[in-house]
Parts: sequence; C-alpha cells; structure tokens
Amino acid sequence: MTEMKTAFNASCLNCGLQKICFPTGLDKDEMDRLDAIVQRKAPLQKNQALFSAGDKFSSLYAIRAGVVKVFSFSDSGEEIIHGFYLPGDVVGIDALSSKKHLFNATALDVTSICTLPFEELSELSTKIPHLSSQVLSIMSKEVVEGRLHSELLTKKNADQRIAQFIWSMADRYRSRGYHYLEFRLSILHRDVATYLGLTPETVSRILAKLHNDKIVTWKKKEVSIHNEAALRGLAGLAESDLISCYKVV
Amino acid sequence: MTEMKTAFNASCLNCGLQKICFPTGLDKDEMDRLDAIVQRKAPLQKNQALFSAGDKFSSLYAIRAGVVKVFSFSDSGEEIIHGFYLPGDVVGIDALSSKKHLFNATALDVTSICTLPFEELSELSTKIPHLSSQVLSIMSKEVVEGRLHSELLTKKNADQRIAQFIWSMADRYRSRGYHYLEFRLSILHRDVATYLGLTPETVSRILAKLHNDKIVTWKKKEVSIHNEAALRGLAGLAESDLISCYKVV
DNA sequence: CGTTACGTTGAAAGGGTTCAATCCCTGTGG
DNA sequence: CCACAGGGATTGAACCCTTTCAACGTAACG
Repeated sequence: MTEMKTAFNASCLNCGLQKICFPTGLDKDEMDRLDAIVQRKAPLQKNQALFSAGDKFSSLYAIRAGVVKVFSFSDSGEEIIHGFYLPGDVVGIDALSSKKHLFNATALDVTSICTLPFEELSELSTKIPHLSSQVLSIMSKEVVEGRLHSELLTKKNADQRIAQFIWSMADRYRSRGYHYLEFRLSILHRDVATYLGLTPETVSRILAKLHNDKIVTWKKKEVSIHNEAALRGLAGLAESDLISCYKVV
Repeated sequence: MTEMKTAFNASCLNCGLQKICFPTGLDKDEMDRLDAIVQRKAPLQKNQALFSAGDKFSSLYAIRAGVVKVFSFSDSGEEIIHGFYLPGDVVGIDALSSKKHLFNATALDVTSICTLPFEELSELSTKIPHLSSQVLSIMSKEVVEGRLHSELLTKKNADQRIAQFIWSMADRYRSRGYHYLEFRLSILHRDVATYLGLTPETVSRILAKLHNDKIVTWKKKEVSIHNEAALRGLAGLAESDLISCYKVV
C-alpha cells in the first residue's frame, strides 16, 4: 500500500512528464507552489468516468498514466469521440466558458490523474504569470488539435485516416520519451473507428491490409510499426512536421 | 471622410455588439479602459487578408462588420476551411501557444475589425480579472465549436450538413439581433462545400432540392428561410438547443 | 462584349457503409 | 479445468451516397 501511495503521490518535480505537462517552463519554486494545489487520488479503473457532461466544472485534470477518451452523444444517441488523451495531456479545459462540462471523459485503462482545482489555479496564476499563459497555451493547442482532426475528416480517405491516427499516436509516445515503434494501446478498434468517422468494419479491413503489407500490426492491444516511412507516406503527411499551413503551389 | 472615421471608430460603449463581443460583462469603467487599447483601422476589402499563416501573433481581432473565413492548406495544397466569423466574433486566438499564426484569415466582404493588441490586453487582464476569464471563455467556446464541426463531419450526411450550416448561420444572426429568416451571406457555395467536407456539385444539388421543397432559397448572396421547422428537422438538431451531450436512451 | 470564375446539371464510378454470419478472446461459474 | 456467454473483431457481398468528370450556363467586371 505504501509503494502504491508513493506511486501516485510523486510531485511535479519528480514527474517524468514535466516537459510535456502543465509545469513546463516553471522554476523550482513555482513548481512547488503548483504542487501544493495539485490533488492526486487513487487511479481510475477501466471505464470509470473522470467527469460527465453536465457536471459542474471545478478542476482541470492532468493525466499521469493511462488513457482517457473525451466524447459526447449526437442527438440521435450515437457516440462522438473527440479525442484520446495520454500522459502529460490536460483534459477538461473546454468547460471553462460554460462552467460545466459539456463532454464526457472516461478512462480506457487504469489511469492516474492529477487534479488541478481551477479556483486555486487561477489564483496562483495571478502570482505566477507564466502559469496563466500556460493555461492559454494548452487551450490554444486544443483548438489546433481540433482543426487537425477536421482536416483529417474532410480531406483524407479511410486508409490515410488510420495511418495518420497510428502515426500520431506513435509520435505522441515518442515525444514523451516512450517506445514508439512498439507500444501498448488500450483503445478499442471500435473507438478508433468512431473517432475517425469510419465503421469498425472499415478499420478492421484496413488494419488487415496494413498487416499484410508489413507496415503496421495492431493485434490485441499491441501496436508494432514495421515500416515507419511507409506509414508516414500513407498518412499523407508532409516530410517535415505535422502541420503545414502554407499553400503548396 | 469624417463620417467614415466615425463609422469605424465608435467605442465599445456605443457598439451594438457589446453583448456578443469581448466586453460582455464589463462595467462602464472597465469598458473604457478596454476601449483605450482597441485599435480601429480602415475596413478590410473583399479577399484582403487579416493575417496569414506564419505571421507573428500580436493581436486578437474582433469583427465589427462583415465576414472572415479562417483556413489553412493541406499537405496536398487543398484549402481547408475551419470557420466563418461574424460580427462580434473574435479571431486569432488559436495562435496563443505558438506565438505565430498557424492559420489564414481573410475577409469575404468589406469587413471592419477591432484590433486588440495582446500584450496590452494581457496587462489589462491582470487589473481586470473578468477580462482574462473572457479570453479563456472565448477560447473554450472555440474548442466547443470545433467539436460541433467534427460532429457534423462524422455523423451527418450532405443534406443534414447543409441544413445545419444554414440553420446555424441564421441562429448566429438571430442571436445578434439581425434578421435571421432573410439575410445576406457573402460566402461562396464553394467555400461552404469546403467547410462541410463536400463538393460544390453536391452543395448545388442540395440547395436546388431545398429550393424546390420551399425550405430555403439561397440565390446570389441572399438567403431566405421559408420553412424554419423543416430546416431544423433536416439538420437533425434536438428540439431545445444546439448541443446535446446527454445520451438519448 | 469578351473573359474569368462560379454555379449547375447529368451520367458514371467508387469508396465506404450496411447487413449478416462467423470467429475469437476474456471473464465467469459450475 | 472446461463450458458458456458476451462483447469485440473479422470477413463477404450488396448497396448507396457522394464524388468525379465533363459540359454547359451565368453572373460579375474590366
């Protein structure tokens, strides 16, 4: 029990996700003060909700380990998945204006969370200017993410969507310093389909193709990328980086 | 010349968009201080850029009159349209984290802009707390907007997309106190198609159908909604309001 | 009055969905 | 330890919505 407590009680200062997560750019002292307001509770179990649509907004949540999906329901009751959040990501920031959550967030696996009570965070922000710009920065990244997702939905066919999805997951793991050519991904194929605006059948067929072509294998919860270049090529991404905003004439 | 200057130099205090735009919720004194940093220049002409991808981020822009489209280009050079912004809307907020614009914004018609230099706005925010929450609020609405757009792209067919688009435009005009069953819309059908992830041909065909069915007519730049209920029905929207996050069992 | 860009209309083609059957894993209980 | 249930994944075949391609119409502007 003791070691478990230690496990989810480590401070930001000791956290391997410092460079990715909220405290980026804070000095030691500032990080200590941030640490003081961060709440770390027992991990969420699989399928446990972090928050639900309609809940009062009170905190932001930084993911320490695991995966969280953010979703809502269409008027006809279909699930709409807006994103998957990995260690170092922050969820809940979309509720700022409405003061209550408009979306649902649930753990797809055992997931550790750092809770940042927003009241206290705001107050601390007035003393640590960099912290408030950090909130803005996280949110504006969320906007950009959403637009990349729209690009995927409007401009890419099923093969490209899946290739880009897998590649972007790998890339996110890479930027966190994890293995990125082989990793465990606790996301149902069905959820991927929903996220990408496809059917599970289509995802299944394309994954079979990617496996045959020895580009990517995703069996059970294990992803292996065998041909990184081919995957990037399929995804239809530019050579240099993820987003290209300049017109290619 | 004098009257023209007056036209685009009216203060927030006199602006009809107070309730919609940035100053919402500020008292008279606060609004005056905001006013002091707002810059109002000559209107943009049609197709003139407000900013372009790659530009240094320095200001937010509130639209006083006209329409602005925000867009980028895919790796293959296709235009991706992320949104259309109407009077009272704020654009440029997505550039906060990267300190430079990742998207393009151009006027689709003669468009008046209020420029809010971000440095000064931040500084003022430290003195007017409500102002900083205003920035957060605008940005989180942007996130929610993006997700509604994703919902449209993943869950709706062409008819529903177009119905929802027209409906949402009408709704936005309505909330601004403008005529909403008949209005001028300076957006090319082609741009609508791009925004909705469709082809111009499909948009054309569906608009013809809507016209035949006496639901909506959109000829030249004039939109007339003849059957509001039918339009909402086609859009597949819930009875009450635009966004439904609770599962319909 | 011609040029150019936007819009319309038709016919054909295709990518993804839909529907249905089957398989496979995991967890559960006898 | 095995049987069984149930949710997820797979596979095939038919279908359909949207795209594609091509031709034509039309409005705006010099």
